[in-house]
Amino acid sequence: MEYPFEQIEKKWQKIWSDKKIFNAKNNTDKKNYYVLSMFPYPSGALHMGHVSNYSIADAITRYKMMQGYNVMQPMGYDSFGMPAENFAIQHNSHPRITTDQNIEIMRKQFDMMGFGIDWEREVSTCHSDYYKWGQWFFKKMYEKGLAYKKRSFQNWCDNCQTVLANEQVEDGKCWRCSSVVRQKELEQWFFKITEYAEELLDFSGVIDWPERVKTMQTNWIGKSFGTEIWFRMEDSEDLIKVFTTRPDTIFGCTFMALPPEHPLVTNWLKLKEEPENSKMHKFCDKIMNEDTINRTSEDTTKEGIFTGRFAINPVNGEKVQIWITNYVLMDYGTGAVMAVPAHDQRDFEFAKKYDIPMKLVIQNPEEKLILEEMKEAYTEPGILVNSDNFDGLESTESMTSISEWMTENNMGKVTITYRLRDWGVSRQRYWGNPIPIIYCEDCGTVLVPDEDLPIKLPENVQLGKTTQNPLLSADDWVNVKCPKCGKPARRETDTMDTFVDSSWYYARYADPKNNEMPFSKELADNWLPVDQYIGGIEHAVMHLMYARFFHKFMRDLGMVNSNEPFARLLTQGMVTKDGAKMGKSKNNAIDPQYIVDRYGSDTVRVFMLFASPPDKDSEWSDEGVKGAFRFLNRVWRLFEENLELIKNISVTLSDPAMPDRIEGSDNKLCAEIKKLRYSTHFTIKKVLNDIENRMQFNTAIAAIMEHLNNVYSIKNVETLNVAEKVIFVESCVAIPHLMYVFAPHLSEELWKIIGEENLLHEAGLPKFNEKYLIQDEITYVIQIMGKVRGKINVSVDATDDEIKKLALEVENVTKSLEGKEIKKMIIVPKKLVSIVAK
RNA sequence: GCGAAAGUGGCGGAGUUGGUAGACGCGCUGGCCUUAGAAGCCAGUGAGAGAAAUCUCGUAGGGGUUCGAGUCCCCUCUUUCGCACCA
Repeated sequence: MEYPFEQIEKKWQKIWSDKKIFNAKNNTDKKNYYVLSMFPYPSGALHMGHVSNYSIADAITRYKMMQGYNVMQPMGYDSFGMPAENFAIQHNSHPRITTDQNIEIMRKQFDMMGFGIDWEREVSTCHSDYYKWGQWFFKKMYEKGLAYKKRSFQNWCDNCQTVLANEQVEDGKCWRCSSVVRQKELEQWFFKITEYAEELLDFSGVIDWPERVKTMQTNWIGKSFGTEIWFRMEDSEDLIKVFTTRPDTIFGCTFMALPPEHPLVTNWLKLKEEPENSKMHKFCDKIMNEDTINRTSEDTTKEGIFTGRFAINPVNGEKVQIWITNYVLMDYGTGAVMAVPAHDQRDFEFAKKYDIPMKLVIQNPEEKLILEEMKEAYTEPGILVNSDNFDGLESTESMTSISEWMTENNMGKVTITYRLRDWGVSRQRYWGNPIPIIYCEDCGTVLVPDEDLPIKLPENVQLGKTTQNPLLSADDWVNVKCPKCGKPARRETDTMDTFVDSSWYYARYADPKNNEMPFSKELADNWLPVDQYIGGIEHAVMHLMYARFFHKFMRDLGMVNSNEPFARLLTQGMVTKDGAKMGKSKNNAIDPQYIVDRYGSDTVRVFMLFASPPDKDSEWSDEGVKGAFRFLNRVWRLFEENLELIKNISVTLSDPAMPDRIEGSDNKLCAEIKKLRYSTHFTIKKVLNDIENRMQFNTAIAAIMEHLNNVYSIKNVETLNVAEKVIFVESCVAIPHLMYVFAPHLSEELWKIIGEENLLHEAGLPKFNEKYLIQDEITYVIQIMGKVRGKINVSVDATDDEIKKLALEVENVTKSLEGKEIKKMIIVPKKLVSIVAK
């Protein structure tokens, strides 16, 4: 017989919902705890990745409720974005309709899982009561000088007249029409995240973030100390600024490398002597259309073209050739590189290929370098040569003095550079948040006034007619009066990156229905920072960094007090099947709905949490799900078989006089019951520790399984004396009490049928008694030269000498030591005896 | 290519500070129960040798530190994630 999971789960879901136990209160005596899962993109149905994510979050939610916190676990939908737009086009519908339908389905599935979500705080980013505040934030960014427009290069398909994401470019061709993709320079809106680069490197405001996420973000920001050096053009006053981390090699610079995107290059290409079909034009076009990952790859052949122009090295007045190359990026540093072929491998390869002069300026102190014989660049530290007054200095030490000297003589300055680039937020798409800007011929760029917010997306657009941004053809919407002068003007048609929506949603949950502001400061500070944030590792850098940036921005606006949005972070692993990520593209997805219908939500939760630690990938297994179901059935049967006994005794368990009576009767307890009592208290201790300190649900569940096996090993329950029966019942009751966080429906039901009045989250965490964890004997392992040769049981208070004596008496030990001399004996307390013998 | 992780039986995984490798679960094998099946229950299960006691080998591969290494150090390989317009 299977336990009636369907009936039980529906019943308790209704009770929880009716009693509103998951509706977080804004004002209580209890301490607040905010559990947040990354909100889902409403793709139509929950997948296993969601189930895994929310099972973890729900376990934490219920654990914290048992601990007595006022817990908030909200939910919402990240509902703007390209997939919804494409889906609507394919199905000849509108993204608003399909998105709302999808949300409806997902909401039902959340309920079927029984997650403890506070539905009164639900948000959806595509609803105007939410995106209004995204527009409001854009205006604030603009007012603070943090939103600005600049030209930047984007993947462009001429045929579709649209920008393409990197993932929409397949082998350099458009995914839709297969025409060749080129790089086009477009005016785009940016947020100045670089302004916060330094602060984003500081993680002192977070409590418990995985080291690897911090490292990835730190590397992404990529701070480096170096020197900016100013080269003058030979025949004009134009300056070329270069950034280098190796000012010690400046005297060895023999050429300069520019990317084709460099403004100087752009200017030169516009000159009359460079017709459209010139070599330089062709070269630049070719390089710009390669994708940047390939361009910077070390394997890529270095290519370049000599511009025929020269710059002057400020330190020695030497002429250096100016080249356009494929291996320098406009986005990093100053977008120009001083090339020192003798001491940089990329420059070395390039100089060899194009026969550019080299100059040795750092000599290897170990083995003298001869320029003509070098097979690769010498990049190690050494002694400066050919460097005027700096000759003879150690190269690493010379960096400071060279930089200082250059600063004094107006040749450059010491500077810090970040790899981090400003955040491009412009998207040429319909299904996103409109940027609140109006362009007027007379007044220029004008912000939309607050009273005109939200700018609602026009409904009557033609999706899929053209591949361009559909907003361009929404004439009624685009043509507006200038808010300043009233003359005809045009709206900005770009919408915002959806990462903007997801950068502050966690704060909106604190005050989701506010019509006056994004949220009130009081309520935000009441809940923020999020105590526990849970989501996929794929967001380690972008989403998590944008949200940190936004939070700091909101703090600087005086909207929140905290410095960080997420105090603790758990990055959960993927759900895989046959070693590959589960998903539509691999055609290996398992539908959670089907599994819940067959086995119930508790089974799915227990399986997902048991399959692996939350931060590791977990492999789906149909048989494993059955195993989880079997386990829950075993728990159910234990209570079914012993119901009368448990009911009768569990009532007296809460009688304060009971523990004393039991304790007094220790000598009447048989050995296996004493063991069972140890198991109960040990399991409680282990489960609490695994959840609280290690977030390791798989071992917590394993411990409960082991304990259940121990309970089942008591065969003669009827013949036990009263004291023994009490201990037996205690061992049973501990099971639903501990399992509430993993299998809440089943646990709640068992708790009820044994006669408990309150709900489990009100019962508090189970308690263990250290007294029952004391063991009178300890097993010591005996090792000889690191190999196990025997075991001894020793009383806890045995002295080292007694242990040594006993160890040497073990038969197998004596045998192994024959003909050997004992050099040393090491005793590790409560663990082992190690004998060194030769 | 750059950045970040991971690699333990047939499988998922355990092993918290260097101290009995393989907890727990799945699968498999044998048995009980049953008209039969399902379910359930009991026992066994890293490889090799041995009647057994026990011994040898074993944590991706190679080297090192240590009385003792899955755990620490160096090198190599493989897989996964991210790389700025997927979210």
